[in-house]
Amino acid sequence: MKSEHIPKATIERLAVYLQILGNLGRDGVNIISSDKLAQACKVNPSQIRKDLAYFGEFGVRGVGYYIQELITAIKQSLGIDRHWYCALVGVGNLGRALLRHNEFARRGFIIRGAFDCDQDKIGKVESGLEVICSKRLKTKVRDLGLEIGIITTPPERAQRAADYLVESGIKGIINFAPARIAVPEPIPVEYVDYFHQFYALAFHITLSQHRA
Amino acid sequence: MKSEHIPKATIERLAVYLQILGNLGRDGVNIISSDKLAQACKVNPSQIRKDLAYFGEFGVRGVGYYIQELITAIKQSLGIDRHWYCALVGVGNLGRALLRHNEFARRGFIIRGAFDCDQDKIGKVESGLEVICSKRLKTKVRDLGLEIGIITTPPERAQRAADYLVESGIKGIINFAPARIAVPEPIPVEYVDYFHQFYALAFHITLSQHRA
DNA sequence: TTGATTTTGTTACTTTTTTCACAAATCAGC
DNA sequence: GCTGATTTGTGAAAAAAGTAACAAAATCAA
Repeated sequence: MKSEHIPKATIERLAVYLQILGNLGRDGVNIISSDKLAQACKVNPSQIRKDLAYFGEFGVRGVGYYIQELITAIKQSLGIDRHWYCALVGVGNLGRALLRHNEFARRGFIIRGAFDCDQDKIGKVESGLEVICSKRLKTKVRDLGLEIGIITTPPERAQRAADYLVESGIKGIINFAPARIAVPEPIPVEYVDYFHQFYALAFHITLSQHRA
Repeated sequence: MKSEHIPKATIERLAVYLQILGNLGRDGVNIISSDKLAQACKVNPSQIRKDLAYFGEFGVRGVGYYIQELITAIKQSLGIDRHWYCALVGVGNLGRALLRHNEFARRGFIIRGAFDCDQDKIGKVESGLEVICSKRLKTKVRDLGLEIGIITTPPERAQRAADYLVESGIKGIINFAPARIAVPEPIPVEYVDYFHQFYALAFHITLSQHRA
Protein backbone atom coordinates (compact mmCIF):
# COMPACT_ATOMS: atom_id res chain seq x y z
CA MET A 1 0.00 0.00 0.00
CA LYS A 2 1.06 3.63 -0.38
CA SER A 3 -0.26 7.17 0.15
CA GLU A 4 -4.02 7.87 -0.59
CA HIS A 5 -5.79 9.67 2.24
CA ILE A 6 -4.26 9.16 5.68
CA PRO A 7 -6.46 9.44 8.79
CA LYS A 8 -5.61 12.15 11.27
CA ALA A 9 -5.65 9.47 13.96
CA THR A 10 -2.90 7.58 12.14
CA ILE A 11 -0.62 10.61 12.26
CA GLU A 12 -1.26 10.97 15.96
CA ARG A 13 -0.47 7.32 16.56
CA LEU A 14 2.74 7.52 14.54
CA ALA A 15 3.88 10.20 16.97
CA VAL A 16 3.09 7.84 19.84
CA TYR A 17 4.93 4.94 18.22
CA LEU A 18 7.91 7.21 17.74
CA GLN A 19 7.91 8.15 21.40
CA ILE A 20 7.79 4.56 22.57
CA LEU A 21 10.31 3.32 20.03
CA GLY A 22 12.65 6.06 21.16
CA ASN A 23 12.36 4.98 24.78
CA LEU A 24 12.82 1.31 23.83
CA GLY A 25 15.83 2.16 21.68
CA ARG A 26 17.43 3.98 24.60
CA ASP A 27 16.83 0.85 26.70
CA GLY A 28 18.89 -1.15 24.20
CA VAL A 29 16.08 -3.06 22.48
CA ASN A 30 16.81 -3.68 18.78
CA ILE A 31 13.80 -5.50 17.37
CA ILE A 32 10.12 -5.38 18.20
CA SER A 33 7.00 -7.07 16.83
CA SER A 34 3.78 -5.22 16.10
CA ASP A 35 2.30 -7.27 18.92
CA LYS A 36 4.75 -6.05 21.55
CA LEU A 37 4.63 -2.48 20.34
CA ALA A 38 0.85 -2.66 20.38
CA GLN A 39 0.90 -3.70 24.02
CA ALA A 40 3.16 -0.80 24.90
CA CYS A 41 0.90 1.67 23.08
CA LYS A 42 -2.35 -0.01 24.06
CA VAL A 43 -3.61 -0.31 20.52
CA ASN A 44 -4.48 -3.21 18.25
CA PRO A 45 -1.48 -4.81 16.48
CA SER A 46 -3.29 -4.72 13.13
CA GLN A 47 -3.71 -1.03 13.68
CA ILE A 48 0.03 -0.55 13.83
CA ARG A 49 0.69 -2.61 10.73
CA LYS A 50 -2.01 -0.75 8.87
CA ASP A 51 -0.76 2.66 9.99
CA LEU A 52 2.73 1.80 8.78
CA ALA A 53 1.41 0.31 5.53
CA TYR A 54 0.24 3.75 4.44
CA PHE A 55 3.88 4.73 4.07
CA GLY A 56 5.67 1.57 3.01
CA GLU A 57 6.93 -1.81 4.16
CA PHE A 58 9.24 -1.36 7.10
CA GLY A 59 9.14 -4.76 8.77
CA VAL A 60 10.56 -8.21 8.12
CA ARG A 61 8.05 -11.08 8.08
CA GLY A 62 8.71 -13.66 10.76
CA VAL A 63 11.02 -11.20 12.51
CA GLY A 64 9.44 -7.87 13.32
CA TYR A 65 10.69 -4.30 13.04
CA TYR A 66 14.26 -3.11 13.53
CA ILE A 67 13.71 -0.26 15.94
CA GLN A 68 16.26 2.18 14.59
CA GLU A 69 15.13 1.59 11.02
CA LEU A 70 11.51 2.04 12.01
CA ILE A 71 12.25 5.28 13.83
CA THR A 72 13.98 6.59 10.73
CA ALA A 73 11.10 5.45 8.53
CA ILE A 74 8.46 7.10 10.70
CA LYS A 75 10.43 10.33 10.94
CA GLN A 76 10.74 10.37 7.18
CA SER A 77 7.04 9.66 6.77
CA LEU A 78 6.11 12.53 9.06
CA GLY A 79 8.64 14.86 7.50
CA ILE A 80 10.64 15.35 10.69
CA ASP A 81 13.90 13.90 9.40
CA ARG A 82 15.05 17.51 8.97
CA HIS A 83 15.03 20.91 10.69
CA TRP A 84 12.13 23.32 10.47
CA TYR A 85 12.73 27.02 11.05
CA CYS A 86 9.92 28.75 12.92
CA ALA A 87 8.58 32.26 13.50
CA LEU A 88 7.00 32.94 16.88
CA VAL A 89 4.39 35.71 16.89
CA GLY A 90 3.33 37.15 20.24
CA VAL A 91 6.00 37.58 22.90
CA GLY A 92 3.79 37.41 26.00
CA ASN A 93 4.08 35.00 28.91
CA LEU A 94 3.43 31.92 26.80
CA GLY A 95 5.60 33.13 23.93
CA ARG A 96 8.54 33.78 26.24
CA ALA A 97 8.10 30.38 27.88
CA LEU A 98 8.25 28.67 24.49
CA LEU A 99 11.28 30.70 23.41
CA ARG A 100 13.12 29.55 26.54
CA HIS A 101 12.02 25.94 26.12
CA ASN A 102 15.02 24.31 24.48
CA GLU A 103 13.10 21.14 23.73
CA PHE A 104 12.05 22.86 20.50
CA ALA A 105 15.52 22.85 19.05
CA ARG A 106 16.09 19.32 20.33
CA ARG A 107 13.08 18.13 18.37
CA GLY A 108 14.12 19.93 15.22
CA PHE A 109 11.85 22.96 15.39
CA ILE A 110 14.14 25.94 15.60
CA ILE A 111 12.63 29.29 16.48
CA ARG A 112 14.67 31.83 14.52
CA GLY A 113 12.44 34.86 14.73
CA ALA A 114 10.35 36.43 17.52
CA PHE A 115 7.69 38.94 16.50
CA ASP A 116 5.29 41.28 18.27
CA CYS A 117 3.38 44.43 17.41
CA ASP A 118 3.82 46.03 20.84
CA GLN A 119 6.31 48.93 20.63
CA ASP A 120 7.41 48.27 24.22
CA LYS A 121 8.54 44.77 23.31
CA ILE A 122 10.12 45.45 19.92
CA GLY A 123 13.90 45.65 20.15
CA LYS A 124 14.13 43.75 23.45
CA VAL A 125 16.03 40.48 23.42
CA GLU A 126 14.38 37.21 24.50
CA SER A 127 16.45 34.02 24.67
CA GLY A 128 18.99 35.45 22.26
CA LEU A 129 16.39 36.70 19.76
CA GLU A 130 15.64 40.34 19.15
CA VAL A 131 11.88 40.94 19.10
CA ILE A 132 10.91 42.28 15.68
CA CYS A 133 7.83 44.19 14.51
CA SER A 134 5.23 41.79 13.09
CA LYS A 135 4.95 43.99 10.02
CA ARG A 136 8.46 42.96 9.08
CA LEU A 137 7.53 39.27 8.95
CA LYS A 138 7.63 39.08 5.17
CA THR A 139 11.28 40.07 4.86
CA LYS A 140 12.34 37.91 7.78
CA VAL A 141 10.48 34.83 6.58
CA ARG A 142 12.32 35.09 3.28
CA ASP A 143 15.74 35.96 4.72
CA LEU A 144 15.73 33.42 7.54
CA GLY A 145 13.95 30.64 5.63
CA LEU A 146 11.10 30.41 8.13
CA GLU A 147 8.45 27.85 7.25
CA ILE A 148 6.29 27.40 10.34
CA GLY A 149 4.49 30.16 12.23
CA ILE A 150 3.74 29.80 15.94
CA ILE A 151 0.95 32.05 17.20
CA THR A 152 1.13 32.90 20.91
CA THR A 153 -0.85 36.13 20.95
CA PRO A 154 -3.98 36.79 23.00
CA PRO A 155 -7.06 35.32 21.25
CA GLU A 156 -8.31 38.63 19.87
CA ARG A 157 -5.05 39.19 18.02
CA ALA A 158 -4.65 35.65 16.67
CA GLN A 159 -6.40 36.33 13.36
CA ARG A 160 -4.21 39.33 12.61
CA ALA A 161 -1.11 37.34 13.44
CA ALA A 162 -2.34 34.63 11.08
CA ASP A 163 -2.92 37.21 8.34
CA TYR A 164 0.64 38.53 8.68
CA LEU A 165 2.00 35.02 8.59
CA VAL A 166 0.00 34.00 5.52
CA GLU A 167 0.97 37.19 3.73
CA SER A 168 4.62 36.55 4.53
CA GLY A 169 4.47 33.23 2.72
CA ILE A 170 4.60 30.91 5.72
CA LYS A 171 3.87 27.25 4.95
CA GLY A 172 1.96 26.18 8.07
CA ILE A 173 0.71 27.52 11.39
CA ILE A 174 0.56 26.25 14.97
CA ASN A 175 -1.95 28.27 16.94
CA PHE A 176 -1.57 28.34 20.74
CA ALA A 177 -4.13 31.15 21.07
CA PRO A 178 -7.57 30.03 22.27
CA ALA A 179 -9.34 31.19 19.09
CA ARG A 180 -10.03 29.71 15.67
CA ILE A 181 -8.33 31.40 12.75
CA ALA A 182 -9.25 31.52 9.07
CA VAL A 183 -6.48 31.02 6.51
CA PRO A 184 -6.51 30.26 2.77
CA GLU A 185 -7.10 26.62 1.88
CA PRO A 186 -3.67 25.18 1.22
CA ILE A 187 -2.08 26.36 4.48
CA PRO A 188 -2.40 23.77 7.26
CA VAL A 189 -3.19 24.92 10.80
CA GLU A 190 -2.85 22.93 14.02
CA TYR A 191 -4.37 24.08 17.29
CA VAL A 192 -2.70 23.55 20.65
CA ASP A 193 -4.66 23.92 23.87
CA TYR A 194 -3.84 21.48 26.60
CA PHE A 195 -6.89 22.47 28.55
CA HIS A 196 -8.83 20.37 26.10
CA GLN A 197 -7.16 17.35 27.66
CA PHE A 198 -8.01 18.64 31.11
CA TYR A 199 -11.62 18.94 30.01
CA ALA A 200 -11.59 15.41 28.62
CA LEU A 201 -10.18 14.15 31.91
CA ALA A 202 -12.76 16.04 33.97
CA PHE A 203 -15.42 14.50 31.74
CA HIS A 204 -14.15 10.95 32.19
CA ILE A 205 -13.81 11.31 35.95
CA THR A 206 -17.28 12.79 36.23
CA LEU A 207 -18.69 10.04 34.03
CA SER A 208 -17.23 7.21 36.09
CA GLN A 209 -18.39 8.85 39.30
CA HIS A 210 -21.87 9.19 37.87
CA ARG A 211 -21.91 5.49 37.08
CA ALA A 212 -20.72 4.52 40.55
CA MET B 1 -31.11 11.16 23.07
CA LYS B 2 -29.02 10.81 26.23
CA SER B 3 -25.73 9.29 27.45
CA GLU B 4 -24.64 5.86 25.95
CA HIS B 5 -21.07 5.86 24.66
CA ILE B 6 -19.70 9.24 23.62
CA PRO B 7 -16.95 9.46 20.97
CA LYS B 8 -13.65 10.94 22.01
CA ALA B 9 -13.93 13.25 19.00
CA THR B 10 -17.18 14.64 20.35
CA ILE B 11 -15.52 15.64 23.62
CA GLU B 12 -12.74 17.36 21.71
CA ARG B 13 -15.25 19.26 19.61
CA LEU B 14 -17.25 20.33 22.66
CA ALA B 15 -14.09 22.01 23.91
CA VAL B 16 -13.81 23.83 20.59
CA TYR B 17 -17.45 24.90 20.65
CA LEU B 18 -16.92 26.23 24.15
CA GLN B 19 -13.94 28.28 23.03
CA ILE B 20 -15.81 29.84 20.14
CA LEU B 21 -18.99 30.42 22.09
CA GLY B 22 -16.93 32.15 24.75
CA ASN B 23 -15.39 34.49 22.19
CA LEU B 24 -18.80 35.16 20.58
CA GLY B 25 -20.36 35.81 23.99
CA ARG B 26 -17.65 38.36 24.77
CA ASP B 27 -18.44 40.04 21.44
CA GLY B 28 -22.03 40.48 22.61
CA VAL B 29 -23.72 37.83 20.46
CA ASN B 30 -26.67 36.21 22.25
CA ILE B 31 -28.05 33.57 19.90
CA ILE B 32 -26.42 31.34 17.31
CA SER B 33 -27.63 28.63 14.96
CA SER B 34 -25.85 25.33 14.49
CA ASP B 35 -25.18 26.49 10.95
CA LYS B 36 -23.33 29.65 11.98
CA LEU B 37 -21.46 27.89 14.76
CA ALA B 38 -20.52 25.16 12.29
CA GLN B 39 -19.01 27.73 9.96
CA ALA B 40 -16.97 29.20 12.78
CA CYS B 41 -15.69 25.76 13.81
CA LYS B 42 -15.40 24.42 10.30
CA VAL B 43 -17.49 21.33 11.00
CA ASN B 44 -20.79 20.02 9.70
CA PRO B 45 -23.87 21.57 11.37
CA SER B 46 -25.43 18.13 11.90
CA GLN B 47 -22.28 17.20 13.73
CA ILE B 48 -22.85 19.95 16.24
CA ARG B 49 -26.48 19.04 16.79
CA LYS B 50 -25.59 15.40 17.23
CA ASP B 51 -22.71 16.14 19.59
CA LEU B 52 -25.02 18.18 21.78
CA ALA B 53 -27.80 15.59 21.54
CA TYR B 54 -25.64 13.14 23.51
CA PHE B 55 -26.15 15.37 26.53
CA GLY B 56 -29.62 16.81 26.12
CA GLU B 57 -31.71 19.32 24.18
CA PHE B 58 -30.18 22.74 24.53
CA GLY B 59 -31.56 24.56 21.50
CA VAL B 60 -34.89 26.07 20.49
CA ARG B 61 -36.32 24.95 17.15
CA GLY B 62 -36.70 27.74 14.67
CA VAL B 63 -34.47 29.92 16.83
CA GLY B 64 -31.08 28.43 17.61
CA TYR B 65 -29.00 28.27 20.77
CA TYR B 66 -28.84 30.90 23.48
CA ILE B 67 -25.09 31.26 23.83
CA GLN B 68 -24.85 31.70 27.58
CA GLU B 69 -27.20 28.78 28.19
CA LEU B 70 -25.25 26.62 25.77
CA ILE B 71 -21.95 27.48 27.43
CA THR B 72 -23.40 26.48 30.79
CA ALA B 73 -24.82 23.27 29.33
CA ILE B 74 -21.52 22.26 27.72
CA LYS B 75 -19.56 23.04 30.87
CA GLN B 76 -21.95 20.91 32.86
CA SER B 77 -21.72 18.10 30.32
CA LEU B 78 -17.92 18.12 30.48
CA GLY B 79 -17.88 18.39 34.25
CA ILE B 80 -16.07 21.75 34.28
CA ASP B 81 -18.83 23.70 36.00
CA ARG B 82 -16.76 23.36 39.17
CA HIS B 83 -13.19 23.55 40.50
CA TRP B 84 -10.75 20.67 40.32
CA TYR B 85 -7.85 20.52 42.75
CA CYS B 86 -4.65 19.17 41.20
CA ALA B 87 -1.34 17.67 42.33
CA LEU B 88 1.68 18.44 40.19
CA VAL B 89 4.45 15.83 40.30
CA GLY B 90 7.88 16.78 39.00
CA VAL B 91 9.11 20.30 39.67
CA GLY B 92 11.51 20.67 36.74
CA ASN B 93 11.45 23.33 34.05
CA LEU B 94 8.08 22.32 32.68
CA GLY B 95 6.58 21.80 36.14
CA ARG B 96 7.69 25.24 37.29
CA ALA B 97 6.32 26.83 34.11
CA LEU B 98 2.93 25.23 34.72
CA LEU B 99 2.93 26.26 38.38
CA ARG B 100 3.50 29.87 37.33
CA HIS B 101 0.90 29.73 34.58
CA ASN B 102 -2.14 31.33 36.18
CA GLU B 103 -4.41 30.25 33.34
CA PHE B 104 -4.85 27.01 35.29
CA ALA B 105 -6.73 28.65 38.12
CA ARG B 106 -8.68 30.78 35.66
CA ARG B 107 -9.93 27.63 33.95
CA GLY B 108 -10.86 25.98 37.22
CA PHE B 109 -7.90 23.63 37.62
CA ILE B 110 -6.22 24.68 40.82
CA ILE B 111 -2.79 23.26 41.56
CA ARG B 112 -2.71 22.90 45.34
CA GLY B 113 0.25 20.60 45.78
CA ALA B 114 3.72 20.41 44.15
CA PHE B 115 5.65 17.17 44.57
CA ASP B 116 9.12 15.93 43.72
CA CYS B 117 11.42 13.18 44.93
CA ASP B 118 14.61 15.24 44.60
CA GLN B 119 15.93 16.19 48.08
CA ASP B 120 17.36 19.43 46.66
CA LYS B 121 13.92 20.58 45.59
CA ILE B 122 11.89 19.46 48.58
CA GLY B 123 11.12 22.33 50.94
CA LYS B 124 11.73 25.03 48.34
CA VAL B 125 8.78 27.26 47.47
CA GLU B 126 7.50 27.57 43.90
CA SER B 127 4.69 30.01 43.09
CA GLY B 128 3.56 29.98 46.68
CA LEU B 129 3.63 26.20 47.03
CA GLU B 130 6.14 24.31 49.14
CA VAL B 131 7.58 21.38 47.20
CA ILE B 132 6.70 18.17 49.05
CA CYS B 133 8.24 14.71 48.90
CA SER B 134 6.31 12.51 46.44
CA LYS B 135 6.09 9.81 49.10
CA ARG B 136 3.77 12.06 51.08
CA LEU B 137 1.25 12.24 48.23
CA LYS B 138 -1.26 9.99 49.94
CA THR B 139 -1.74 12.24 52.98
CA LYS B 140 -1.81 15.39 50.91
CA VAL B 141 -4.30 14.06 48.36
CA ARG B 142 -6.64 13.28 51.22
CA ASP B 143 -6.06 16.48 53.22
CA LEU B 144 -6.17 18.89 50.28
CA GLY B 145 -8.90 17.10 48.33
CA LEU B 146 -6.73 16.64 45.24
CA GLU B 147 -8.44 14.78 42.40
CA ILE B 148 -6.24 15.24 39.33
CA GLY B 149 -2.55 14.39 39.07
CA ILE B 150 -0.30 16.27 36.63
CA ILE B 151 2.90 14.43 35.74
CA THR B 152 5.78 16.67 34.64
CA THR B 153 8.72 14.42 35.43
CA PRO B 154 11.34 13.24 32.93
CA PRO B 155 10.02 10.25 30.94
CA GLU B 156 11.93 7.63 32.91
CA ARG B 157 10.28 8.72 36.15
CA ALA B 158 6.74 9.06 34.78
CA GLN B 159 5.67 5.53 35.69
CA ARG B 160 6.81 5.90 39.27
CA ALA B 161 4.99 9.22 39.56
CA ALA B 162 1.89 7.51 38.19
CA ASP B 163 2.25 4.71 40.75
CA TYR B 164 2.45 7.19 43.61
CA LEU B 165 -0.59 9.05 42.29
CA VAL B 166 -2.67 5.92 41.86
CA GLU B 167 -1.71 4.68 45.31
CA SER B 168 -2.67 8.04 46.77
CA GLY B 169 -6.21 7.64 45.47
CA ILE B 170 -6.07 10.20 42.66
CA LYS B 171 -9.04 10.12 40.27
CA GLY B 172 -7.36 10.94 36.97
CA ILE B 173 -3.97 11.78 35.45
CA ILE B 174 -2.65 14.24 32.90
CA ASN B 175 0.76 13.12 31.69
CA PHE B 176 3.07 15.75 30.18
CA ALA B 177 6.05 13.36 30.23
CA PRO B 178 6.92 11.88 26.82
CA ALA B 179 6.29 8.28 27.95
CA ARG B 180 3.28 6.00 28.18
CA ILE B 181 2.21 4.99 31.66
CA ALA B 182 0.27 1.96 32.92
CA VAL B 183 -2.46 2.50 35.50
CA PRO B 184 -5.33 0.33 36.77
CA GLU B 185 -8.40 0.28 34.52
CA PRO B 186 -10.79 2.75 36.06
CA ILE B 187 -8.35 5.67 36.25
CA PRO B 188 -8.43 7.85 33.13
CA VAL B 189 -5.18 9.20 31.69
CA GLU B 190 -4.73 11.97 29.14
CA TYR B 191 -1.43 12.63 27.39
CA VAL B 192 -0.18 16.09 26.51
CA ASP B 193 2.63 16.61 24.04
CA TYR B 194 2.31 19.55 21.73
CA PHE B 195 5.10 18.29 19.54
CA HIS B 196 2.57 15.86 18.18
CA GLN B 197 0.85 18.84 16.58
CA PHE B 198 4.16 20.07 15.23
CA TYR B 199 4.70 16.64 13.71
CA ALA B 200 1.22 16.70 12.17
CA LEU B 201 1.95 20.11 10.71
CA ALA B 202 5.31 19.04 9.32
CA PHE B 203 3.54 16.08 7.76
CA HIS B 204 0.86 18.19 6.10
CA ILE B 205 3.36 20.72 4.77
CA THR B 206 5.57 17.97 3.40
CA LEU B 207 2.56 16.25 1.84
CA SER B 208 1.35 19.35 0.03
CA GLN B 209 4.85 20.11 -1.21
CA HIS B 210 5.16 16.58 -2.48
CA ARG B 211 1.94 17.02 -4.43
CA ALA B 212 3.06 20.33 -5.90
C1' DT C 1 15.94 -29.24 1.40
C1' DT C 2 11.94 -29.66 4.04
C1' DG C 3 8.73 -28.57 7.55
C1' DA C 4 7.40 -26.08 11.63
C1' DT C 5 7.06 -21.51 13.50
C1' DT C 6 6.85 -16.76 13.49
C1' DT C 7 5.28 -12.32 12.02
C1' DT C 8 4.40 -9.15 8.44
C1' DG C 9 1.33 -6.95 4.75
C1' DT C 10 -3.18 -6.89 3.00
C1' DT C 11 -7.92 -8.11 1.98
C1' DA C 12 -12.41 -8.86 3.85
C1' DC C 13 -15.38 -7.86 7.53
C1' DT C 14 -17.23 -5.20 11.57
C1' DT C 15 -17.96 -1.28 14.09
C1' DT C 16 -18.04 3.50 14.68
C1' DT C 17 -18.63 8.02 13.16
C1' DT C 18 -20.34 11.34 10.08
C1' DT C 19 -23.62 13.19 6.97
C1' DC C 20 -28.13 13.52 5.04
C1' DA C 21 -32.89 14.32 5.15
C1' DC C 22 -37.07 15.38 7.24
C1' DA C 23 -40.72 15.65 10.89
C1' DA C 24 -41.52 18.46 14.95
C1' DA C 25 -41.27 22.82 17.14
C1' DT C 26 -40.99 27.81 17.23
C1' DC C 27 -41.73 32.51 15.78
C1' DA C 28 -43.19 36.70 13.10
C1' DG C 29 -46.44 38.84 10.27
C1' DC C 30 -50.86 39.27 8.81
C1' DG D 1 -55.11 31.87 14.99
C1' DC D 2 -53.25 30.63 10.66
C1' DT D 3 -49.27 30.65 7.17
C1' DG D 4 -44.67 30.65 5.89
C1' DA D 5 -39.97 30.73 7.16
C1' DT D 6 -36.59 28.87 10.31
C1' DT D 7 -33.96 25.68 12.76
C1' DT D 8 -33.67 21.97 15.92
C1' DG D 9 -33.45 16.85 17.11
C1' DT D 10 -33.15 12.34 15.25
C1' DG D 11 -33.54 8.02 12.50
C1' DA D 12 -31.71 6.21 8.25
C1' DA D 13 -27.90 6.12 4.87
C1' DA D 14 -23.16 6.76 3.74
C1' DA D 15 -18.44 7.00 4.76
C1' DA D 16 -14.58 6.09 7.46
C1' DA D 17 -11.91 3.75 10.71
C1' DG D 18 -10.69 -0.27 13.18
C1' DT D 19 -10.34 -5.40 13.71
C1' DA D 20 -9.83 -10.05 12.25
C1' DA D 21 -8.13 -13.45 9.37
C1' DC D 22 -4.95 -15.35 6.37
C1' DA D 23 -1.52 -15.83 2.50
C1' DA D 24 3.28 -14.61 1.77
C1' DA D 25 7.84 -14.21 3.45
C1' DA D 26 11.41 -15.09 6.62
C1' DT D 27 13.97 -17.99 10.11
C1' DC D 28 15.55 -22.09 12.25
C1' DA D 29 16.11 -26.98 13.32
C1' DA D 30 16.59 -31.38 11.62
